[in-house]
Amino acid sequence: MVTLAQLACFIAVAEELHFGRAAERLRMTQPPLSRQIQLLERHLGAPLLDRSSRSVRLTPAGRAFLDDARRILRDTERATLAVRQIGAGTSGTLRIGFTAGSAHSGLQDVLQLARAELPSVAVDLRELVTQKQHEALSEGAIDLGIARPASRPPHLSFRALYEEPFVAAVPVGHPLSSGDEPLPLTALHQINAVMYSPIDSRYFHDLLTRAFSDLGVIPQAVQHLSQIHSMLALVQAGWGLALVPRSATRMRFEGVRYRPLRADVPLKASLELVWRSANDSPALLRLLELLPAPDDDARP
Amino acid sequence: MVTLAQLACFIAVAEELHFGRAAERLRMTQPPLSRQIQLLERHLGAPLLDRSSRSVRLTPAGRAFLDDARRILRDTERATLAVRQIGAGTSGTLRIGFTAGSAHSGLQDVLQLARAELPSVAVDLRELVTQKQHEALSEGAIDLGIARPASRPPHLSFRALYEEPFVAAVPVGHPLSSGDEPLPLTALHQINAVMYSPIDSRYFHDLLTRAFSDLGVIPQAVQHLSQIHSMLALVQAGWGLALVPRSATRMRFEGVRYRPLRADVPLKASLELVWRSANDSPALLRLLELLPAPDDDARP
DNA sequence: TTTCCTTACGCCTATCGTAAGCATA
DNA sequence: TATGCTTACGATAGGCGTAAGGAAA
Repeated sequence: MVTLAQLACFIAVAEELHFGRAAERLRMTQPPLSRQIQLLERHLGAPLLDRSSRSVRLTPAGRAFLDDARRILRDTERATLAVRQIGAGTSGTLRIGFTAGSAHSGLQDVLQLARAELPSVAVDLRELVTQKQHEALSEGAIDLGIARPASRPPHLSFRALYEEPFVAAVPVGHPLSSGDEPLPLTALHQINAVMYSPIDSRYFHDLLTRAFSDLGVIPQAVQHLSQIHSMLALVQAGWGLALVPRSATRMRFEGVRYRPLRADVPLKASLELVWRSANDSPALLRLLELLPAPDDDARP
Repeated sequence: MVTLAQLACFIAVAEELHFGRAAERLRMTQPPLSRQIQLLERHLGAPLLDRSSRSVRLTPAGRAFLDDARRILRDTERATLAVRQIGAGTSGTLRIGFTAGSAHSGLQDVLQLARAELPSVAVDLRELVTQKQHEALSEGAIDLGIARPASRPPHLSFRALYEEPFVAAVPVGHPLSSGDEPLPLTALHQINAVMYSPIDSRYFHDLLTRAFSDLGVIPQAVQHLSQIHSMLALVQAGWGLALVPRSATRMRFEGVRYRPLRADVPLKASLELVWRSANDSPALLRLLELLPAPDDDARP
């Protein structure tokens, strides 16, 4: 079989048109170089070089083969580099699932890091609720999920990503819309509130329901929704107030005021990273290495 | 350095996903195959296969590299074949010079043979008088000439290609246009004749001049031309008769009759192949091998 | 006579095959 | 226990380097 080393030998001789100089370039002596060229010619079944003891010239076949040999070697070089990069996790594709709410917080951190540290990694994003992310991970449809805490099947791995408090979104003019001090949760007793769907936003629903019942607070649920921006639209229309993760305050709604809750309110919205434990994607492993521990609520 | 053999090993394992079957396909035993894969992975700096003792799967890097490896091997295969064909003279390009007159005879034989036996060889044709062909051959501008006999510089090689007698082209109504018996050359004594240019058709000019003077025949030259079809046009117009190579009878001119010359007339128009002795074009050498010895005047 | 490609030959590295090792279902 | 990849090891083939050969200017 023809070898890549033989191609390199031929290219050197074809470019130098001199066995001695070509051998020097290849860090070897002339005789083995001659032999390699002879072997190559025998393998190919045609002479590539016309060599009298005083000159070396390319045959027509050699001219044609030179281009091919150069391309083959370049291609091999390129493929080697590509594999090295993919293996190092600095190249390839990363499919990331995220919940709608994480678009304001955790997802941005992950994307920023990926773009900064793994610029050659292509990122595929798809918005999925937590349960759908778990399914997609199990099927290998995505590599990484940014999801709310939920059940923890053993074949998936988890890591805390982000935690933030809730704030109250209050329509301007509402009795609770005035005042600057943080609100206690008890302020919501008997108050009209837009709540989370127990099905599509089960995590938030359960979280708030538990917190309210622990304190004996009973808000008046006027609607159950799953998308935060829809809830804020209802708040804006004056239906009532809503409790949303603080990062949602990045959405500015005319006529909606955000008020922080008192520090003793035990409500935290968490995001976590989820991946299939058996996933060997170098890009995923590299990203997980790079992602720092969650820095709590250092941001708005 | 990565070797093509290693690429072949990897492709086999990647396709079989089983070292044993892959080794069988490669006509070798498993252990060296395992070792080659290990070496390849070390060279590349990244694992290509994820193998537990019960299953073999491709890593992301392996998936990407598989395509590259396949392409590199295919490319090498293709280049090998191409070089073999060029070396065998069954591919490549052949630049052929020819004299206008040879278009009716020798050139057609050469082209027919090339098309039949060397279908992958591209043929470049250019019409050149004999002297220009010699120059073009010396400069390497053409590979093969189809020319009239002339000087024989030592760096050019020659071979007789075709030989044919002359015929007389006579305008209908001319005294010599009637009768079926071959004409003797003496019939042209004192007769109006269209002759060949001593410059551009030196070969024909010298040939006829010598034949006439040997017999003491003196035709009346009414014009000197170099292109046979121009001479026939003058014959058609009644200026006189002309002696043309028999293959020119393939040109049918209304009002022109061709009469053969007597067999004892020592007039033969020759064509020869000319090439640069140092030309190593396999296509040329192959064509020269294939071209039979001239078969004299077996054709019209 | 010099240049420079080729042939000859000994050494050594690398691959192969056989055999044993070892993990997993 | 059987399957199947890996490690160990001896034999061999092929490549490299040194030295000698041979053709051309």
